[in-house]
Amino acid sequence: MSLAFDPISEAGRNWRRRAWGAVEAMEAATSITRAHQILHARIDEALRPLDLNFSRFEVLALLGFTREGQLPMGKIGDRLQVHAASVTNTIQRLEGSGFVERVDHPDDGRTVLARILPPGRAAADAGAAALADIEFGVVGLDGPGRAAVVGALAGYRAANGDFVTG
Amino acid sequence: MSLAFDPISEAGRNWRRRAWGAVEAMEAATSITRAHQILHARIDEALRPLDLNFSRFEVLALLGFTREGQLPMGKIGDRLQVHAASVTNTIQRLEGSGFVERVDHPDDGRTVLARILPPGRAAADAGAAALADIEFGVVGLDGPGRAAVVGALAGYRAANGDFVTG
DNA sequence: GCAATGTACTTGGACATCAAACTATCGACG
DNA sequence: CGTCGATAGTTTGATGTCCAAGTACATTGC
Repeated sequence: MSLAFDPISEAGRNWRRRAWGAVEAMEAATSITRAHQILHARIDEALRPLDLNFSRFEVLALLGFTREGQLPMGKIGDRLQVHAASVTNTIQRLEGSGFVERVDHPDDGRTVLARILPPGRAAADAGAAALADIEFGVVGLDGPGRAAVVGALAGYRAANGDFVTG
Repeated sequence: MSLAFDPISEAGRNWRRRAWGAVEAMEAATSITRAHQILHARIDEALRPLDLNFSRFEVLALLGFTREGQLPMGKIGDRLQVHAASVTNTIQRLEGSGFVERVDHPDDGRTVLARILPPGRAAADAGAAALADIEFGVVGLDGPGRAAVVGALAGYRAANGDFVTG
């Protein structure tokens, strides 16, 4: 169901009326949140037939990009910024689908490596194609808009520890 | 943990290398996703001491903005773009905290109204103050960046049914 | 060489979301 | 009226995420 007005502009008016402060920040935060809701729904819908969701696809893509096709669980969490417990869960799911296997690290008994298997590579390719088909759910965001979002959010992410500029 | 490089730029290079297509779209989608992760964590952290999270705060704010301080469950879902089952869950939680009460609609036996109570209004005010304090988690996104994000995402949201322009 | 500290991962619990099935009520139509 | 389709919420089950605690192994330092 669509609304006949922009709920964020409406919220901005209400915040000003209540003198609640940080209105521009609220609008930016709410915009990101709602855009993410839309995006997440579209992306998961496109990946569902492949027995993937975005988290699992990201893991497969990440593993596929590495030289050895494998990474320690912890590194996966660092790269994707997800909790270690979530990595455990995600890898279990991927293992159940036959997309990855878990391998003990040869030199460090604490570490577990997740290694992508051929069906996992195929699933990653199929997922990438499915996502390219729907333009990653950002249909409706034009080229300059995409660049503006990427640029502005790169500064935001860097300022919030997503990565270190250098 | 921070990375010494921008994982999205890195992903873009890998996507090009693999000829996976829709690279700009991927970067925009991933930027939004990761920005949302950061945002969500900061906002919930700020609200936690108040026995609120962002969803529950949004409901209280929405109810507080209405003339009567009450709305049918379904309207809440429409306005906040959340599933009816989530509204049920959220209202139960708010009811348990003493922030809202559930009232049968006087004229429509199917409809349940959620009505904000005085402690709910106080919690909404406190939540707004807490969020203003942390600038809604968008510290690190400057004024022009905020405007760029809001503007670009307004077009995206409108194109994807979040609201109808007119 | 061994205790203390740190690192890597898993487990269990709390919470949120979504889809689908279910209940109850409303409204329209013959 | 009485039935039938639409609407409003709730419930249940599957997922996914995080946090906190626990286990196992490594490393440090005396």
